[in-house]
Amino acid sequence: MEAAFFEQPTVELARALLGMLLVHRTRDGLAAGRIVETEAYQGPQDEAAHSYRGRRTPRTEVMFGPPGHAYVYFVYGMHFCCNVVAAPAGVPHAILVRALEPVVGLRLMAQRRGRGWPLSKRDTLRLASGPGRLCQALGIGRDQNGLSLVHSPLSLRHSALPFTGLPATGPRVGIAGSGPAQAYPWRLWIPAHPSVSR
DNA sequence: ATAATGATTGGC
DNA sequence: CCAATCATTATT
Repeated sequence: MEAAFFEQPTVELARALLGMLLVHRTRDGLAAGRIVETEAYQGPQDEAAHSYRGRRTPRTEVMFGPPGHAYVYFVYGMHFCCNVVAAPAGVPHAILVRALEPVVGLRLMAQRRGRGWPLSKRDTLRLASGPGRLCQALGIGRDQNGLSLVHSPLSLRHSALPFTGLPATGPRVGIAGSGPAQAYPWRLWIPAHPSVSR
């Protein structure tokens, strides 16, 4: 994974992430999943983005840094969400990773999610089907905020099974308000994949 | 200092 | 459909 990879335009990067592996290595072991769903958030002009109108706070700070780092935040008092910082330093874009197809460390993921083992094929595919679930399954939390996705225990890798087709696109999930941002088709996913959320 | 609210999930 | 649960943010 080269740093230059993250320099492409945000929605193109969101597309390029589909099929790639998100890997997290901890003391408990290795866990990884293939990215099957992403959402682009494009800074100042995007009212759905945390960085809308250039809002720069302790939480959003990493989005203003160089691309290729993790932006992890806590929501609803109980879940974490993991983003890939995009765009050049100073431009606060990020891509929310919304769902993974579990690939490595399935048992560890099930344990972290509080599920039994073994699981049915169907339940296994759902272990990381949502932004909060994926963070829990991979053990991603506050400590991973700001980590480099090139060189750190949390990394992105090209997959042996890249996604080469045309992604499905649609409006982003769970964003409030009623402005034009509601309709932007910046949610991308692998069509009909069983690990996609919702 | 206080109040409102969430880029969600799981249970009824 | 709705409650859980608390950090973050804006406001006083």
